[in-house]
Amino acid sequence: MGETAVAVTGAGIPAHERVYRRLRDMVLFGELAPGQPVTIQGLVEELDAGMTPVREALRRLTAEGALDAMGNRRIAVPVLDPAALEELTEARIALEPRLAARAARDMTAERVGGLRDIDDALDRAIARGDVGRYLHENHRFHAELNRFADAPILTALVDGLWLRFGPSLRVVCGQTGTRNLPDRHKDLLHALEARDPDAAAAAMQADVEQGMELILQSL
Amino acid sequence: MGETAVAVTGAGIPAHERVYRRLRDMVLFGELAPGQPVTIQGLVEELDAGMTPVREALRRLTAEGALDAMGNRRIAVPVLDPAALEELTEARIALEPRLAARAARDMTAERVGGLRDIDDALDRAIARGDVGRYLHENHRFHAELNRFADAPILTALVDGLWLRFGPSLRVVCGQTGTRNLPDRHKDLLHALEARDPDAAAAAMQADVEQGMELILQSL
DNA sequence: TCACGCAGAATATGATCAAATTTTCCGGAG
DNA sequence: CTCCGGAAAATTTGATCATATTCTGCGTGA
Repeated sequence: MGETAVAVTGAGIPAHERVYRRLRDMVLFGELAPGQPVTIQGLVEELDAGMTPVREALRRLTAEGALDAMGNRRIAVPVLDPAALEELTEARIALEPRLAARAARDMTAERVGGLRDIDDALDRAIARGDVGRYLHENHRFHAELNRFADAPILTALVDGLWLRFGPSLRVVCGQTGTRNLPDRHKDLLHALEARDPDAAAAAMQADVEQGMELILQSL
Repeated sequence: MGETAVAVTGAGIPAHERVYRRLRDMVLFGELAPGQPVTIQGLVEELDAGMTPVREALRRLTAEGALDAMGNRRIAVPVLDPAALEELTEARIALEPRLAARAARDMTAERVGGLRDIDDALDRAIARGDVGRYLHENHRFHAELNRFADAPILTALVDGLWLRFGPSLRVVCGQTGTRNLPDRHKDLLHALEARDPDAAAAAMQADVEQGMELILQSL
């Protein structure tokens, strides 16, 4: 068919991967509101991609629980009810303290330093009331910590959980601002520095409980 | 384009869903060996489906961890190393006992009866040395139990874990037969009947530990 | 109120392009 | 003369797109 428009194949990364990462961030950091419908053609226009890559990215996100596939082939951002939130809390408490304990086991001074830097940036974001930045740094803190746990399967499970409450967390922060967001990362950093798995697990559980309680209060 | 063959659109279920379920079962019950490459075009011929539905099903399975996407756009059945198996064990122990406890909370006589029926069928499969049937009934027992827990998110997580060790479990059973497969479901049924969450959780943990130990021994 | 059709969106197909693996073939070293 | 790399053709496989087909939802009119 001669001169097919043929956008120059971007870089090495496939289009469906690029769309997936973009959409993932949109969910994770609350650029999409809970309940908001997500259409293929809408994404095709907005992200300027083909239909097939968008389709595949959506399929992947729904498989991870980041998006909700209604029976009648519509897709929407999940709305959390109290029961779902309770489940998410139980799952996080079951998994994330174990990751923190693993990370504590072979923690290094350099790693603690990196985490402390992220936590400082997080504090500054809170002080400035920069909600978006807070969400990013908070996620980066946990993602980095999980990376140190060297447990890809457990980490994948937890990443999926974060995708599920990302949109709702954004709503909470949008309502209350960053005022009431004391971070419990200080105890955690202390436990990590001491390479104390049990203390790290306990601190992580406290952080999770507090964060989820915050979401629960906003129903 | 005139006379395209036009396969009669099956029933209400979409093609990609049908392909997904089929592939999921193939992974779950070990019809695919660990390490075996999975190609799109191969599935297209074998399952007699279009390319797009197969693609989407594969994307979904890889997102769930049931299949492994190598860097160079190839897909294969994951091979478990000891580290991965240890992670899977930790994840199962973190999650499945909690599901058992939830199921125990509002257990009914009818539900226990259903589970006992499945367990009987499981015993008969062991006695006959019917590996395939054993795997199916064992999965059905746990799936049914998880259904009673009424916790869709936790159940989805656990289903993903089962997909990860399905192929390897099949290998183990294929090697050793059903001889050394005593099922720990008796204690579990007893605890469920008594509606004792803690006892159910403990029994489930024992079942998980034994099952994973079996896989570990085969490396 | 309910049936019917119409618009719009999702699903599925086959063609086409790009990338990676496999095969083949050749030259040099032993 | 045989055998072992290594490069390049050839084949297989994956990615993307344009398009046809089907389904869902909604508005319209009886």
